[in-house]
Amino acid sequence: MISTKGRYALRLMIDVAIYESKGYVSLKDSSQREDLSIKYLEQVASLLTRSNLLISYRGNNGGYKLSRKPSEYKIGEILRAAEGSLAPVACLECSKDFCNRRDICTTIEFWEGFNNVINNYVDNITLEELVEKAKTKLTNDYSI
Amino acid sequence: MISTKGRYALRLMIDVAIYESKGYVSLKDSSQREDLSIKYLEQVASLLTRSNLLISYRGNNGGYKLSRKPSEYKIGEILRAAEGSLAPVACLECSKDFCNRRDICTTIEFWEGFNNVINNYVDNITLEELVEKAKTKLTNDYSI
DNA sequence: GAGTTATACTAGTAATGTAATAGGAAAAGA
DNA sequence: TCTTTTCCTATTACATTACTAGTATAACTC
Repeated sequence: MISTKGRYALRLMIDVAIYESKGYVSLKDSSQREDLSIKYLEQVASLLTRSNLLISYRGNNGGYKLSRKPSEYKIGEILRAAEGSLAPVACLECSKDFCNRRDICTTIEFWEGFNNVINNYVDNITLEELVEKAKTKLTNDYSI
Repeated sequence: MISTKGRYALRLMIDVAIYESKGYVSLKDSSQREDLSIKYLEQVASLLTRSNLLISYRGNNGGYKLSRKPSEYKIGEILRAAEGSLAPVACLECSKDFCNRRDICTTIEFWEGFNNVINNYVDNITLEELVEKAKTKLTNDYSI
């Protein structure tokens, strides 16, 4: 299950993509628009900055902007940066083969297939697609 | 992420499917074969029994057997019985539309698509398929 | 009917993770 | 210098996870 970190990260990335044309997007503005705690969003933004998905700028008129074009982000990258791993079961996480039943495990292929389906979905949708959909919603709701 | 409950439930169902021809499969036997705590497995088995995926029988020579043929179980049924829900985000769980941002949410379609992909995968594999694969492994490893 | 074997049910618990809140340091512009 | 912002670390309340433990109940065996 995806936690608030992954969900907020995605919403933040979309928000930054929409508003960065006017300069760096501050968390003060972004958190108000998205109705999220600014202090918690700071921690999420920090994860995205460390993974080089966002570029930060301190001080007055500072904030965040995207490091690439929206079309160059897979949603999977964003979620993995925020969540750490999207593996559906612990035994598939990068932290090596710690399960000594792997050779005789009757379900490992099933979980590997599950993992593939998940990563395939999130890596075949780009941030651009979600941004376009979000812009449409903004237009419909607020006549911007 | 799928917890031990879902993973153990799946392993238990496969184990029961393989050994039920000799009569009810006890958790004592099953937990030894699968190297799981019997007391914990009791709780998992209880979830499966309450969802009518297993039939239990008490007393001497008691245990569990399947309520249907292996080909008639979707893996999704088993996992949902053990886990409660496979929804990737809280806002998609059956517990109604408690999110008041749903109308303006920029990501809900993405999560709905995610949910569909997940359920589609687990509901298009049957227990029979995993049992057949498991039997092959048993043959290879132990020459039964 | 006593003993054994099994499930059924409830409670408790240590460890971990989640979703924040809080406070201050550091950078940058006004 | 003051304000605005990110950056970093600590703390906390709460829920969940993965068990363990104990007892009740059912069913069979002797």
